[in-house]
Amino acid sequence: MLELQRIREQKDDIIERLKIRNLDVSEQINKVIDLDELRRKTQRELDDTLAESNKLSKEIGMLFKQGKQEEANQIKSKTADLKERSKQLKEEEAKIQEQIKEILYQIPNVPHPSVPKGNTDEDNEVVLTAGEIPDLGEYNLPHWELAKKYNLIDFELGVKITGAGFPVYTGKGARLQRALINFFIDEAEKAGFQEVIPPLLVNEASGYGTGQLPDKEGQMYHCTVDNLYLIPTAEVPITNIYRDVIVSENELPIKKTGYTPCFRREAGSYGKDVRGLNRLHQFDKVEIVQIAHPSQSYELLDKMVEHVKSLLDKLELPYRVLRLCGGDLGFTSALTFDLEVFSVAQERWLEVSSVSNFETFQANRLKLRYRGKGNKPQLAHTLNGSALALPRIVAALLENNQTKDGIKIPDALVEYTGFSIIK
RNA sequence: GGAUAGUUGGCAGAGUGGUCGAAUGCGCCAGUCUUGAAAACUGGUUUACCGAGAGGUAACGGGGGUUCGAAUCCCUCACUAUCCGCCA
Repeated sequence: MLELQRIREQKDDIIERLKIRNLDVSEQINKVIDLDELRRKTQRELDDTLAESNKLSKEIGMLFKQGKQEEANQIKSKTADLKERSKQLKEEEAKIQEQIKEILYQIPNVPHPSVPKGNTDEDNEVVLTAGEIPDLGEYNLPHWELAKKYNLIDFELGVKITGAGFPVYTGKGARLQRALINFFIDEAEKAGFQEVIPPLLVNEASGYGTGQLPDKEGQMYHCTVDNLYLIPTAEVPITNIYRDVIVSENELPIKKTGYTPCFRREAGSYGKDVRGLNRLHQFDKVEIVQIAHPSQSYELLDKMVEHVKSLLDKLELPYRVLRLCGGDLGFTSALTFDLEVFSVAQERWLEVSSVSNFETFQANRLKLRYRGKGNKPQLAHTLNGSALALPRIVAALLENNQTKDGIKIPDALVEYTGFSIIK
């Protein structure tokens, strides 16, 4: 959610920059500014009314104490009007406040100046391409066939137990999952992120805090009996640790990492996008989260991208880094880098990580602030990134490393898997 | 699931109708003392909104009500703790 004060001060700039998202918000912005003015006017009137009423109440109290019943009763009659008036004003103000919030919920974050123009993922800017794309020759099976051939993942069994998009990992397939999780967590810790194991279900307030609610309600699994949501990413519980918190400036940046399964309903997906491991309802992911001082958040964003790149380097996977264009940028993000690995057998790029700076957009809803010495609390910046999401990494590892002898495990991973080849 | 007790400032914890944004302690910040530190002492220390400022308003889990006046009384919802039941 954008800050009202910023809208008031930088109205034109905001409207201009949101055009990068192919959005014209001038109408909404103007409406908000008008409503805000009305709200302030209403509040002033309300405050004055209440001040008057408070004053009279005090007088009545004094008079009663002095036994001057009659005088007290006289003043009492005066308060009725004030009471009625303040009730009205209160209702009015609440109504206006509600309208303002409704509009603010609909306005996405202001893109960073470096965000390129564009409508779809085809307009994303390729920042960097790295690694070698292997020539597999005749050994060129997609991962879902490899998974079957080597008994690593059983998709049908998952369908039986739960439904499509809930695979069962078996034997070395399961071991590979665990190896990757440990590898990613260890690497994150080396990079200074503290590990946390958060709850996998969150309440409504947390959903609102990071912006999954109200707009993405349909994407989360909802346990209606207890009104809890299965997390779509560890970002939700980990960032919400800092909901309604004022941290001291010298604690920044705060760096957390966590492994969790992620649950997504993925309503509306179909076709080749959901084949095999490409899109699941439940998948594993290691997430990195930072709470940062505004002055250093972009520097830290770059470092997070570097961290994810280092993981892909160590896994010896060919990848590229994209700077998302305005049309592809997430609602809450100011700047996002996607990292994609190349799947040789599928001949396509697979998104494995998304690293974003939300600036104050999340912090505003979360009421996450920092305080410098002697200063008023200021909104912090939040950042997060996948480091990494497992399924597509597994897909690429299986496909790109297949040989006539089996699937080779990259060196960096062998100490975690305990085997160097899957036969 | 049943019963009971709770929810107050960064934390602990007092306050049961007016002078309470709220005692006290701890913590934190500044100062005095000290070669330095600790201790001791002194002072300061919630947040949001409105206002150029003086100042004003709101908030004692959320919402509603009674009252001239509510942290305090009533209703309602949420959450937490403890005990019982069930159970990894």
